Amino acid sequence: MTDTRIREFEKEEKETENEVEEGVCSECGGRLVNDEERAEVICEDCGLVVEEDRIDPGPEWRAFNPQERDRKSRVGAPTTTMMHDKGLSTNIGWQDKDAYGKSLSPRQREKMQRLRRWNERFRTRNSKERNLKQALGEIDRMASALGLPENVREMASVIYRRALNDDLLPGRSIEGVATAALYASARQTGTPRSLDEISDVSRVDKMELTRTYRYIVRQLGLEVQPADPVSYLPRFTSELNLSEEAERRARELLQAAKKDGLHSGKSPVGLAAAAIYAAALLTNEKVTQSEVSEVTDVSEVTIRNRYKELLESAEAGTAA
DNA sequence: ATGGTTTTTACTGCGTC
DNA sequence: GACGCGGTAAAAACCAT
Repeated sequence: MTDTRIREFEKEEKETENEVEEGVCSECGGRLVNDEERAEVICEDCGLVVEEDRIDPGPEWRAFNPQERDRKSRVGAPTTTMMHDKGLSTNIGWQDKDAYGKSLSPRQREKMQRLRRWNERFRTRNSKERNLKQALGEIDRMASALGLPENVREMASVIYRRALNDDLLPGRSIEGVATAALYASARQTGTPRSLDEISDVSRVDKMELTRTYRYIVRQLGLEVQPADPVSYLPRFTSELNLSEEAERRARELLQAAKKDGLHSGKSPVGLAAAAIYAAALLTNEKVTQSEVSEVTDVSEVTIRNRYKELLESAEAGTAA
């Protein structure tokens, strides 16, 4: 490249930058110009220095073609949050060439092959570990918020691990799967929480939760029976300050109703809510339908409908 | 996607305090 | 008149097909 060409290049650059920096002087109204050499912005008319010691964010070297740019640059690609390691992990090229582009000897080739394999192993291993760590933290957080005991969390993490190992994660959020795992494990361990309760403490909404829940249950072949309404009783009765007696009566009502096949197709929470209301009536403890509805998240109408059925089947049971 | 079932929403009337 | 309760119709949600 000739000297004249370089000078032209420099001139062009300076001119374009000059165009950018324009304005009006606050003192005299004169035109502001960019003095590149002194790194100052000054007023053309009165000489006021508007800005000094400007920092040039660009590289201090110059390159006249891509190859030169590559050679002089001391930084790599920008980091990205799209990859778990922000794109900073080691990558081994697939071409069996050395740094000068020469082919490798068979022995070297074999070595690189091994390195590639192990590098890949560690990398994916790490990504799964991080994923798991985050998910387990999430599960822990939700479990404490819901007052779920240790064994439920363990079960949830087992389910999550299985989902992770079966490659069920792609396309689904970590939070979603973690929440679904917790929901499933809560049901399986007999300490169920309703979908509403779970989604209240989760970062994902109910739609996504039910979707991923169904998905992982199917894919993992989990056998989750419908929740037993009885398992809701202790929590709700204590929340409503009802007696042990009332809880016992509620349990009896539910058992009687179960024999009559009243449970099938009905929501377990609804049954539990109705049983609690009916039991409170029987033990002369005052709870309103709206109170029960409040703590159970079941509508009053449903409570009414269910508790009528419960009492009917209870009477039929005692009469016979 | 569809249809059947269950639950919820919204509204009304009744009796009681 | 507010409150608790019961009922109804229509809408919405859910589920299996």
